[in-house]
Order: sequence, then structure tokens, then C-alpha cells
Amino acid sequence: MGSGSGDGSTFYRIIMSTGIIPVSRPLFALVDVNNFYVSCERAFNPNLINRPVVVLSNNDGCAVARSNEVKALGVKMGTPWFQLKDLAKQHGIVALSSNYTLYGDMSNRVMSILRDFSPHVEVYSIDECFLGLQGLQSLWPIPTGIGHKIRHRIRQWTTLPVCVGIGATKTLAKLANHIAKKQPAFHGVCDFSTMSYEQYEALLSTIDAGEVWGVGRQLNLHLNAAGIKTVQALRDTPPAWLRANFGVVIERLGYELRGISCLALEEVLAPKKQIISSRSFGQLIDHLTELSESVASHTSSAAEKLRRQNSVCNAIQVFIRTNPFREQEKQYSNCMTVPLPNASSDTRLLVRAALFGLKRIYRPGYAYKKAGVILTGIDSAAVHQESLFTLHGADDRSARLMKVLDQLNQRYGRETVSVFSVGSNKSWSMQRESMSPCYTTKWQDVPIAYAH
DNA sequence: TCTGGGGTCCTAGGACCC
DNA sequence: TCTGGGGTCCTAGGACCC
Repeated sequence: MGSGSGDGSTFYRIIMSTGIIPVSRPLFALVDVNNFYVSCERAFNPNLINRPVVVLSNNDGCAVARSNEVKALGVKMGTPWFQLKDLAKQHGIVALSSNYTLYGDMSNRVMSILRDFSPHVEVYSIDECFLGLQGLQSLWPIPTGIGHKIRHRIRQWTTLPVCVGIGATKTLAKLANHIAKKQPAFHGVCDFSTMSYEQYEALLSTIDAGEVWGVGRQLNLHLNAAGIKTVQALRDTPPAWLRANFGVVIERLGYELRGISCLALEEVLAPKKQIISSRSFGQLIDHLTELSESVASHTSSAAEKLRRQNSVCNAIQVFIRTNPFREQEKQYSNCMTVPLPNASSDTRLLVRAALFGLKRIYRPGYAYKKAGVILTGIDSAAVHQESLFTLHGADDRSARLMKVLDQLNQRYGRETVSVFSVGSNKSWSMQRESMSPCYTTKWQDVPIAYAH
């Protein structure tokens, strides 16, 4: 509930006066910046325009963005830089180290422009954004119009080139965007919603099923083996068959291609469910002390991200591995998930746990290439709010829990812990008697931290 | 010689509980 | 004590995405 919005009441009024349910079908746009990192660099260095440019990953390891000129040379995403050097010399490719601060800033500018076009916006990635176009018909009777206006304005205000895809579902909008990028005849805007049936079918029958959002390499192989090669063929495959063979995700994908929207716009930024911090080393290392320094620093930055979203985590995973590309060397890769006695975002506690795990998985005599940590079991409701709870039940655990509560309340100086209630006989469940988010701890955790 | 980093979702299997 | 079915939680691993 909780939707006492104007939309709702209007909806009901119309039903009552006319008896017609005004079903306004959803419509999505996907706006995507072309060659985003390269375009950002060009915005600040016009000398790069019309020249072949790549942006390289951390340690200048591999190409993570390519200009059209570089794509035309056949360079694939993720190609290692050392394999590109000859080609680069030959064609005068400019290689740049990545500058994520710049890209983040440019991304914010684009997103804020898009918010002027629609109140319903999902920032999908640093260079992509879904817009809900539903309800904008009075402003833009033909959706293609809004697409061109968006393109024009972003170009004018940021110099960045974008393409716009429009369709009845997010998957179709993605596909339309892909077409807008690949087929110059569309001038950067592909709008399925106003396209003729013939043109639509002709497009779908020529595009590889592997281009569909959610169809990766593996799935595409399986689809091809089953004779499903084009988007059209995939769409016309019975959803039940898709479910039986590939599961619920692909079944949903099938519906989305049929124009039945299954994926909603996610307008609010959901808190992260896991937070990773990891990096490859510039050179191989083998000592525990060096690994420890790296792991400690990763843990610290991960904990910072965790606190920024007002969360705590209940476990930290630490992992290390050798260089898998050096196939002739002996390989080692391992990880360990270290549970925390209490959910926390405290850097020192997390570092201690991570180093504890690292010591157990570390083996001397290997040349390590990468290390990192993953924070898991994230509880984003833990916002340190005061809440009032009651305790039900009467077995000895109640008394023990009360004691624990006292200890925690003393420690934090306020009511921070949720209380458990007793079910019918022996089952315990958490019960919150407050609407506000609370800090929760699990019954199983209690004896570990407060056994004595 | 040199090969990124950060996410999500789903599934399977084991431990444990009732 | 006999027993099975149903449920949760956790972890690992795969596939996919940008």
C-alpha cells in the first residue's frame, strides 16, 4: 500500500465514469553514450576527434573503450594492450589510461539532462540510462521525437554522442538501441513503437539472437544448436520451452521480446548486496607481508563503501590468485569467507578478519597476481536507529537474550538491537514492533560473541 | 614480458531444524 | 524409537552484464 498518489485516484475515477480501464502500455527508452570513455576524453581534448583512440584498464592492461576508428580495425573489447602495440604503431592509435573521476562526472551531467525529459529514470550503468516514456504522450505524441531531442541536447550541452532505442519493454529498448548504433540510417534513434510491421519483422529476422540483452556466449551456442539463430526466432519460441530448457530468466526474456514487460524500471538506487575491492598487481608478488598490505587496503576501501551506503556486513571473503594466463607456471587460487561475530562496518574489525583468512589461504612459493576482498551478508537496514521491541516467550533463551541486549545497549548506549519472539514451541523468529529500520542480530550469532 | 574491476541472479548441494 | 517431507540458511560456482 502506501500509494495514495494522484495516479491511483485518477485511475479509479475513470473506471467509474466510463467503465473503460485506461490501460496505457509501458514504453521505455534506452539512452547509451557511444564509446563512452573515449567520448569523454574527446570532450576535453578535441585533438582526439577523428583519430583512433583506446582507453586502457588498470595497469594499462587491456582496452576497455575503443573509438569507431579502432573498432573498424577489428579490435575487440578487452584486447590486451601488448597485443595491440604493433597495430597501434601502424595506425597511430592513441592509448590513454583511464580516468574514472572524469567519466563519473560526465555521467552525472548526462543523467541530469535525462531527468529533465522524464520523471522516471533508471541509471543502469555509467553510460546507460532507461527512461519511462509512459504518460508523456501529450508532450511527445511520436516517441521518435523525444529520442532526437535527447540526442541533440546531450550533444549540445556535453558534446557526447548518444543513441536512443525505444520499445515496449526494456529488452526491446536495448535491442532498438543496438540497432540505432549499428545502422546509420536511423540517425541514432531506433523507435520500435512507430515502426511498420514489415520493417520490424525484417529487422528482427536479420539480427543475431546473441545480440539480445541477457543472451551471452554459452546461451547463444545452445540456442544455435536448437536452430534458434535470429531475434525473431527467439521471440517466436514458446516461453514454456524456453523455461524447460533454460530456466525462468530466459523465459522472461522471451516474454520481453514479445512485448510483454516483465522487467520494471528500477528508479531508486538499491543498496549493494556485495561490495568488492580487488586489483591486479603491476608485478607479481610472493610474500605474505605484501599480500597483507594489499588486502588491508582493499578492506579499508570496501568498508568505506559499506559505510557510505549505511550498511553493515556479516562476513568478509578474501581471495588471492596467481596469473592464470601464465599457463606454464604452477597455479594457485583460493578464497575464504570469514564470518564476523557481529554485523559491522568497522574497518579494524574487517581488516582483522580479512588478514585472518589471508593467513589461512596463503601458500608460499607462488607468484601472486591478484588479491581482493568481498563484503557479503550486507544488511542495509542497519541504520543505527532507536527502536522499541518486546520479548515474548519464556524459555531460558529469553533470559540469555535479555542479558545480551543489556550488554549491547550498554555498549552502544541505546536500544540498537532487535528482539526475538518465540514461535509455537521451539522456533525463534525475529519480530519487529517498530516501522523504522533496525539493527538486527541473529540468534546463532549471540553465543559466539557473548558466550562469557 | 605485458591480459580490468565491480556487480547481479540462479542453481545445486550440504547442514541443520522441525 | 520408528521415519519422511518440508523448510531455511549458507556457500560455491556458473552465466551474464557493463
